[in-house]
Amino acid sequence: MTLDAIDKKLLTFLQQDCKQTNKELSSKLNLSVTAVYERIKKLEREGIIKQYVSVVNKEKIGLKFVVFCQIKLAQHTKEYLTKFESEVKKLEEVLECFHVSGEYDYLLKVIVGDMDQFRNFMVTKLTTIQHIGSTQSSFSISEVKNTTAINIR
Amino acid sequence: MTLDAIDKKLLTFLQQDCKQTNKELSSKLNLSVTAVYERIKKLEREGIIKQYVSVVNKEKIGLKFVVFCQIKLAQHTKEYLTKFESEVKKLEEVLECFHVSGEYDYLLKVIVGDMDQFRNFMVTKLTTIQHIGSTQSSFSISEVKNTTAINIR
DNA sequence: TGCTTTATAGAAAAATTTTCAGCAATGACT
DNA sequence: AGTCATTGCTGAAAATTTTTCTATAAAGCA
Repeated sequence: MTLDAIDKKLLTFLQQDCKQTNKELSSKLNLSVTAVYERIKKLEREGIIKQYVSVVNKEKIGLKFVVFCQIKLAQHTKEYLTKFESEVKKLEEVLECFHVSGEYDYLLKVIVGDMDQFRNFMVTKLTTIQHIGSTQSSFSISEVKNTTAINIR
Repeated sequence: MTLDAIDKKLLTFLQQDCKQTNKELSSKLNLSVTAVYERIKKLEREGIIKQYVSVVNKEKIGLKFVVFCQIKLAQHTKEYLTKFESEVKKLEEVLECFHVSGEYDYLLKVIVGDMDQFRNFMVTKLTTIQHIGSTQSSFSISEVKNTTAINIR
């Protein structure tokens, strides 16, 4: 499927606020309500729109501490990688985990309430996973930019 | 505001799918439709729910390349930091930018279509920002976990 | 040309959100 | 203890939105 200019605008709007009514969208896009409706349904069917989510303000629920953990495995066997990945997926503190190139194997984004909780996370959860070689953590000092909205090019 | 068990469940559901109807939510939570409605409105008023967004499948729109860039500034004056941050915010390829502790000053999550576009991003956009000391990039080999949903504890 | 598909519009139907009135429980204050 | 205000809930009604349906025009194609 190829996106035309209207689809791109529509996706941009929906990435900002997916609760806008089709009427609002229709006037922004100079289309009828039904046309907007059909376009959105198509984007959903094609899997271009993956899901609709509420974004929660993490600070407001006491999660003020963002940490990036870089992790090196002891060995790079398929078994070790798979095991590590399945364990990390289960950790609620880990919002993102990427297998990456470079000196370290994995980059994790971890969210906790404070340093104490982070220590607890490291000691009782992360480093109890087998075959971890070494870790290196960077603490977020400030969030400069953090968006879910992709610029459709 | 303190969240009770129902609020926490509600937030969990809404972070998975914010387009569920209040009727669906009311039956999952054993509440009336109006009670669900009022709770959601309160969470919005309090700013606990920040926004409602559509999540776009980046692969489907040709953005298959995720890169993490670590950046060191030449000097750490307030002026340099502020300038860098305001420039980086403007770059559409940058979805996340955190000022972090450790060897590097900033960690960026960059999304592009391919290596060529990444080279172009580095050469014509990122490294043209003044006062950058050095950069170090890690490419994503695979996405193990990547969620917007926070576990409400 | 004639046929099929695709995108659109407007109206009607179905479903959902939002408002409203009423009720019970809670806590503050006299 | 009694009164009052607040909070959260329910069910019904009103308002709005989504979804379906019918029809039409434009585009692609044999």
